Amino acid sequence: MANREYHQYCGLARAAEVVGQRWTLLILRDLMVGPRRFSDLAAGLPGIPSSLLTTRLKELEADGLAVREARRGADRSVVYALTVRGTALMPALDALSLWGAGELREPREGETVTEASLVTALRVAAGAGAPPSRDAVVTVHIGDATAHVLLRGGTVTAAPGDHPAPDLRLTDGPGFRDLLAGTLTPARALAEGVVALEGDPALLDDFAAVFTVPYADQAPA
Amino acid sequence: MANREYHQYCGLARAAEVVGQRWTLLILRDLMVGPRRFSDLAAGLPGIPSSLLTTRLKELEADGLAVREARRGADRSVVYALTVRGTALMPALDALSLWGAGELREPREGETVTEASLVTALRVAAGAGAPPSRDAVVTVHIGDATAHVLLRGGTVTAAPGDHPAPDLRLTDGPGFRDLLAGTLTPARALAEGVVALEGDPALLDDFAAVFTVPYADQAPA
DNA sequence: CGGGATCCCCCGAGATACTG
DNA sequence: CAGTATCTCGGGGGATCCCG
Repeated sequence: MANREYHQYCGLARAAEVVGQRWTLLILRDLMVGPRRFSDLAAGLPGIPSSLLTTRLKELEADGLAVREARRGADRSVVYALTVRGTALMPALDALSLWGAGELREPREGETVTEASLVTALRVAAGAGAPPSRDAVVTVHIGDATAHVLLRGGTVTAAPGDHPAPDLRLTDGPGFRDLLAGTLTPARALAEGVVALEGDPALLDDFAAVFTVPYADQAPA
Repeated sequence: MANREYHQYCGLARAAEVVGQRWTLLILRDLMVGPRRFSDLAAGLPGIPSSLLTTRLKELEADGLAVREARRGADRSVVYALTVRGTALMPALDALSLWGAGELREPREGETVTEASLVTALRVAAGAGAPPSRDAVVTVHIGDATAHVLLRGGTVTAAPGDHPAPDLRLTDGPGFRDLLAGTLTPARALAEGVVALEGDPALLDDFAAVFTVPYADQAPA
């Protein structure tokens, strides 16, 4: 990997030179949620050496995908934000996320869910499911991560963090993934304690209809 | 890179563990065109160590994305082919290709165009442009690479290699990329010798309308 | 000749410590 | 908070060799 280049005049090769670098795809995922500070990124990427995060951010800046902004005023902090060009990668990241979501079975030993990954998962799952039939605010808590989704006027918006007045509050348990895959009906999920729920139980059916990511069945060829 | 894992329960992280490995994205690109032999892949990936190609193919097989098939009969050869799961990555690869195509300016020193990259570029460019308004067969020659596209019934099919009876035969020159970006009109491209053409010149307008990939203008933020 | 395996060298990545 | 510095280790580049 003397240089990261492939010496091919090819769009995919150009993209590979960016997203093929270790950690870069996850850094982009986190920045897609919104501008982030260095320490925010480091916290959302457990295991990344700080020196490598520095290197990657400089590369993204050099490639025109992100900008470093030193904020003046009340909070004197440094934030990294995506450029238009960086944001243009979102459809590709979503397509990769959707494919990868099909690979998810039981979590591996020691795996965590971060806030950015939860927001991304909800956004992608909403794109794959049916449009919402009614308005609602739903918060989702998985592990330490919290996000909320706004179902409004047939569109879905996923955002990080909590919401002050959700119509439904979901907390995960083992098998939450089965709910999104449709393997587990909302009624059974409730009965078996797969999800802890606060709010209108009928909303859980709507949630399951809007957010869906089936398992990939690995039939060969 | 002790292990390629990210220890995150996240679809994008799963995808990154596959496409984040060096050369894997380009190997997948080549296999998307169709089953390929080891030597075909090596020829289409200039610079890849054969040992690494072996490793990557084994990983793709272990991950269920590709299968190794020892052909019996007339041609006793080994071919690698994508599984259903591997083929399911095509939308993601196309989205990445489309983004990366916007990055392409003048070729860098020593860059080549391979057959698989040309077929991919044409397929992706067709998806971004207008549907064809009439039937035709067009062959495109860029460097050593040759591909042809079938415009039939409003759909476009890109395939590797030549075609015995094309309605139009295009050979590249510097600035061919400008034609796809719309920077250069077909008429001017012809007049300035950007493309060498055999066949009906009117077809060049249709070609330019169907296959289009604009440059990314790098306006910040 | 196709389809790899083996070897050495070096750089990128992980880990930890430290600083403006 | 936002990085830099240093060390170590393993993966990738490159060449060569092997086997049916």
